[in-house]
Amino acid sequence: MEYTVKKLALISGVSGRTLRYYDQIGLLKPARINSSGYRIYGQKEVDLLQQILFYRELEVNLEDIKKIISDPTFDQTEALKSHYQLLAQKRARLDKLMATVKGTIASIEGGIPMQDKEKFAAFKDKLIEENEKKYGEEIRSKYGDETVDASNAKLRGISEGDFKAMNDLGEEIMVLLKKAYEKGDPASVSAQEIAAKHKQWLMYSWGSYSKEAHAGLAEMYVADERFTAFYDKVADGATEFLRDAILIYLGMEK
Amino acid sequence: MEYTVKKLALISGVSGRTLRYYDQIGLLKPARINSSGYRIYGQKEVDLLQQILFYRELEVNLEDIKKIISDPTFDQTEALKSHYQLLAQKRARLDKLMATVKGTIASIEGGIPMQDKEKFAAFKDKLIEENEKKYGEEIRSKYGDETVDASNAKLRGISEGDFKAMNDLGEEIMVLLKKAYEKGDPASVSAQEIAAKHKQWLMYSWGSYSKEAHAGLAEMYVADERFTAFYDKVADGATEFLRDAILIYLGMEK
DNA sequence: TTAAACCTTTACGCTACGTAAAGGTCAAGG
DNA sequence: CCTTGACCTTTACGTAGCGTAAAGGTTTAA
Repeated sequence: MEYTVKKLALISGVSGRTLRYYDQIGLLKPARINSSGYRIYGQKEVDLLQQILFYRELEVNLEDIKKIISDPTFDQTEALKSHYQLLAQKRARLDKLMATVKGTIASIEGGIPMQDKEKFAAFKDKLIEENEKKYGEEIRSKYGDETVDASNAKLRGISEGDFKAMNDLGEEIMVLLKKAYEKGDPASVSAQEIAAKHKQWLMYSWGSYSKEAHAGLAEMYVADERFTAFYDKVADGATEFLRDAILIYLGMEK
Repeated sequence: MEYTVKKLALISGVSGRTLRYYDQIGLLKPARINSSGYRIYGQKEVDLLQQILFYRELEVNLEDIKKIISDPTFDQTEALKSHYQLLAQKRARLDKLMATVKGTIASIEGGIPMQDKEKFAAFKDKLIEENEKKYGEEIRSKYGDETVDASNAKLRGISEGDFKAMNDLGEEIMVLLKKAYEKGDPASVSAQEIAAKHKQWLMYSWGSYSKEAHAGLAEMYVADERFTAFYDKVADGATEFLRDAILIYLGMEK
């Protein structure tokens, strides 16, 4: 059986445009072109298309599908496994999104307008959740459960005004850090101001404060690439600069 | 506090391009433009951006976010609820994809090359699963469990050769249906040929065949929009045409 | 004063097609 | 034989949400 574009489209369920596109990008070439320039597909192409659609269903992008079906030495298992990981991540993310949406709906239906308490609470939950997700495990193992739980508990109990103030302070620190970093001296007045503000900022979420803990956190900032990535958004090396400023501020320079 | 593009980008984590884009589409306009044409944002804009990013996290598209935040009378709850449905669907789909991927990996690691048995089995499972999902519930309630289970069992036990033959036959029916439909007469030879082939096709998956069941199925094709959508791919009205042809074939025209 | 680091607008690129537009081909009916 | 209509072709613009130059003006600190 031979198929023109329309016929193949009919039995496969994809559009004619899709078939021409797949031809164009070299994903599925017709068996031959007839004298009038028509694309003619054979049984082999029908089978190939089925394979392609199988992977497409799995949300593999066309470029990868091309590799998978064209290169038989390509490690399909590995590709599928990493693809599975991707799907799992997507699902985990969806789960969280759904929870947040549900919470938001509930808060609205509770008669409390977005803007206010519940939205704020949703944000807090999200914040805690993200903190927990990003840093929880490692911090727990390195610094003990109490620290983390205490931080979360404090965060949960925080007032809306404080929350906003804390956020603003966090923003301010980022901006100031940029300016101070450009001067290059962690002992400078501006850098020491940042360290002070950073302590203030920490106080919002920390149950108890100690110089040692502050210094330890500063060291962790540098050691943990996720913190580094965050503060280095300001500039490369800003994380180390912040650590140095804090250590000097605490009188704990090495 | 006032922010230029770069500063707002820094504290919010989005790119400068994103902010300019949001300005461009009217999602987030700066508080003012200074004498040099620079965008200047204030605290209000920072708050708005936070809201925007909140919804963006939920995978709401920017157009909808615009509606949500710009029109306070807009029914946010409804929007969020339908959005929740969307997310739920996505997740259900992901679950199935993951199962299929896992199965495919297992089949490959079992040493059986794709192309062959296991891929074929995966396809069959998928087919059964899809049938079950699409029509299972309704068919079960309307026509009883045995019919469905028998169909699935038969499908599971089908041989590879038969499976291919069945698929080919299904394709052929679609193509023939198109041609016959264009002639417009369900009593025509070509239409009756289709009815015969349709019976043949059914026999592949049905445990037992009866005219009544065949006629009932034909009626269901028309009654159920999912079947209608499938056969109407050929042409509008093709489903009814198919039913009429089958009824005539069975000698059961009303 | 000069370089670096910002800022601006314009515009093309990305995915996987949908959707015309402009024109050639083919089978069926009159 | 001719027409009609359904098919076929290529070209090309549009979609969402930006990334990424390019080309040029502004501000800031040394």
